[in-house]
Amino acid sequence: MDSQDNGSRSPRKARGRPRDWEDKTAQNTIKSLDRAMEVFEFLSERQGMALSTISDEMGQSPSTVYRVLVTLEGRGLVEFDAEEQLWHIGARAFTIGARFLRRTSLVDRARPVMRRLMEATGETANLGVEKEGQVLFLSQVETHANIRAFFPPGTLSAMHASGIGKALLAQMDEDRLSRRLEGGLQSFTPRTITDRIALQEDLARIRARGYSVDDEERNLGMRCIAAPVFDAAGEALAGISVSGPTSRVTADALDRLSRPVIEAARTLTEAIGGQVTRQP
Amino acid sequence: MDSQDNGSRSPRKARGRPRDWEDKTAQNTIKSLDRAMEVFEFLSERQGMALSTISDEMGQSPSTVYRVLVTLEGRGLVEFDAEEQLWHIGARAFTIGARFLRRTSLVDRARPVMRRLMEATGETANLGVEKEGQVLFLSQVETHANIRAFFPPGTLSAMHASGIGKALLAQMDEDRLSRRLEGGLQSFTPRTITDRIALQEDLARIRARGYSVDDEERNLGMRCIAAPVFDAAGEALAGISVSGPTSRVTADALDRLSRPVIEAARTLTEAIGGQVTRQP
DNA sequence: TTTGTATTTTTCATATTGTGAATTCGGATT
DNA sequence: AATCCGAATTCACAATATGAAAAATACAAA
Repeated sequence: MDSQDNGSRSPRKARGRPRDWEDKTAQNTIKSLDRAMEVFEFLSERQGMALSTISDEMGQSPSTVYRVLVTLEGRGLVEFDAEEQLWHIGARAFTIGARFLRRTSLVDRARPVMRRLMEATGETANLGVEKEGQVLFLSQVETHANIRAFFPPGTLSAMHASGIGKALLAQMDEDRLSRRLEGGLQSFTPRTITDRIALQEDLARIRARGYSVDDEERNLGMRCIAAPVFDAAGEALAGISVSGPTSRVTADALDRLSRPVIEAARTLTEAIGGQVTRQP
Repeated sequence: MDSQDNGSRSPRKARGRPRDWEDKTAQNTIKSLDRAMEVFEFLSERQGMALSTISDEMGQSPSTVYRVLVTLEGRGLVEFDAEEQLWHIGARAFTIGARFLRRTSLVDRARPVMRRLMEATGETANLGVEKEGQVLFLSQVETHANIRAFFPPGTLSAMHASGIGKALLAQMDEDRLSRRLEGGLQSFTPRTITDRIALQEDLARIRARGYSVDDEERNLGMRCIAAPVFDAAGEALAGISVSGPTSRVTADALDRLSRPVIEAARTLTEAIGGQVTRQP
């Protein structure tokens, strides 16, 4: 009877000291637990390790590492392959970790990242995914500037003439790419890339430098810089971008603007539990 | 010289004391770590809990729970929603847990097969294995349809009430089957098979036609068609399935849908170097 | 077979460090 | 303003995590 009020009293806003101070006195962490989690993380990075390998490379005593592993094994977070005498991440770790997704909506996670991106660059930040061969804009954070690129959420746009679209195309293998492009490349402005070869050269450049540029290819007077966001399987599932008038998004500004975009994409990738596996 | 020999010396069979005694002296676990992991698991079960809720329901002191959470937060295993002052499972827990899948290349190999299966049938494709007497869903490729069966990866489900589960059960010999079923057959819907004899008849039918059908046995309104995937030793180690609403997955559609499922299972079996040896 | 070597478990003495009661703190409620 | 509530912190104490070393085991070599 000390429990059934789970949420019924609806503590929408919590009382108590707010923990926004970030880290100030991060001295109230549990050291042994932290070290144990270090082992856990380390094991996840290179699975199938022997006890001695782990303890050697982590500089910890075998005894300690052993006890950590046995303890985690007891909860299924770690598994021991009795045949090969090697340690692995356990199935329960997968089950527990997967519950993270129940709460994670890409759009929610992206909002703070996009706000920071907008503040860092001063330009409107956008988030988009692929939807039936087109780019669907999901969300945006508008710049404070008076002249601004406006791209209402819900808009659909051709992939080959969009920063986010090209960032996503650049991550596709030859097979999927071909299917996306078999409808031909519609022209929107004089600068739209309509030639398949030219597009593939651009995609190669995008892969090499890590970001794409829409240089008035969809709307005259508007440039856009985008980078891909990856899911857990290492597939590009979204793109994040900044867009603005050519007057501010100049060739000189590319370097200054692209860095925060790439950084934002990386941050968002981490925030949704994604990782970059392939580098095509 | 303490690192680069990772596996090169090929200790196929390890030395040292073999740990097959199972648990005998399970007293060399770390108590505080075990308690901390208990908090971690508990949080994953009901996300979005306040500190006091956790400590109350677990019967632990708030201080301890707090420190555990802060420590795990430091590694991203747990997240704190500053707005609502609630604790959640973190992105890194997901990332680490997802690495469980890397242990075999099964998931990687399965992805293209599943994508093709989804496109051929129009329904969500799933991959699952047996884990401790239950079906663990590893991966899925979602359909584009608006009404879709949603079965998040990481979910555990009873074998006798799952398409993949029954496909795996159908490949077991009498001995293993008995052990799996000695816990009884829990009922989930009016259509769940709860009678041992009826189940064995269904398993015989599954073996005969090569695929299993979950006909609203776990969730009303949802049907599922599955087939087994075999490893090199000819043992069924996974199942591949499509699942969808009863409105689309009708009795008439069974033939049209089962063919691609069987084909996908065969393709995946080949892709992982497996083969079908026994036909029990 | 016997001996040697590598690796994993266990033991044990030690002090590091995790623990909960009590306190402080800051917002929410009145 | 005053009061209440739950989150964050402190502190004194002993529970318990720790690593060195020894034991146990399997494989390799002699």
